Amino acid sequence: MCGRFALYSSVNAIMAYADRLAADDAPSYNITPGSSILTISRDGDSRILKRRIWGLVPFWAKDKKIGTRLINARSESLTDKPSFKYAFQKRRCLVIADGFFEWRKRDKQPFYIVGEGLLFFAGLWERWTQPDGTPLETTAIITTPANATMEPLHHRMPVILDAEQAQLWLHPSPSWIALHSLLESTAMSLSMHPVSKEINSPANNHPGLLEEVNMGLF
DNA sequence: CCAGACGTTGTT
DNA sequence: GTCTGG
DNA sequence: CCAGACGTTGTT
DNA sequence: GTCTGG
Repeated sequence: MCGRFALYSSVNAIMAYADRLAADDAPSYNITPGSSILTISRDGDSRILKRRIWGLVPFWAKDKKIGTRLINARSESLTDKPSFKYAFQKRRCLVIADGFFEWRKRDKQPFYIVGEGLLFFAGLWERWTQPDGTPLETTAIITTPANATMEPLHHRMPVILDAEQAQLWLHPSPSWIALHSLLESTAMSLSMHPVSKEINSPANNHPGLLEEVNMGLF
């Protein structure tokens, strides 16, 4: 699964990947569900970079509370689920991260996981009209079975796309077979190290959260 | 037909 | 145990 | 994802 | 909006 990540690259660096910006660039080392995350989606012929809330609220929802539970979407069932099927067809996006956190199942030890540069998670977005009429844009991150690197920690992980896959993911009329093949697994090369349990509390947020720690006995 | 749910994680 | 908040 | 609350009456 | 359950 993916329930926490980090983004601290400058907006200048991120702009190398997008055509325009509609966001502030406050760094965060502990991004939690419910907060604002940086996404790229297609807008006509161009791509836009914008902040959206993490936790998908489908356009048909009567209450935005449903979003607190829709932070991830299983790749295997995207096309069947009323909460995700419309967004999968028309509102795919990338979620930008410098790395993400995973808690090892057996002992709750947190790890920080990185690639060789920015990470692009496959995501979905929605626009929901709030009671006062203002739009709320929200996001879910797609998960897939863990690859060999991640399996020791957990049996699920986010779908992470390389540049070529990301273009396909954002294409307005993609080959659906090709899209589905992107979601089956994550081939991206990743490395990881244990971090302090200080990451557990959403109140903590500083660069030290990413630093490797010794794990006591091992 | 209408009412009510619409999800993932993990755990048992 | 389950929900909400971060 | 984890942490922290989980309630009413009434008072300031 | 659409599907499932009653």
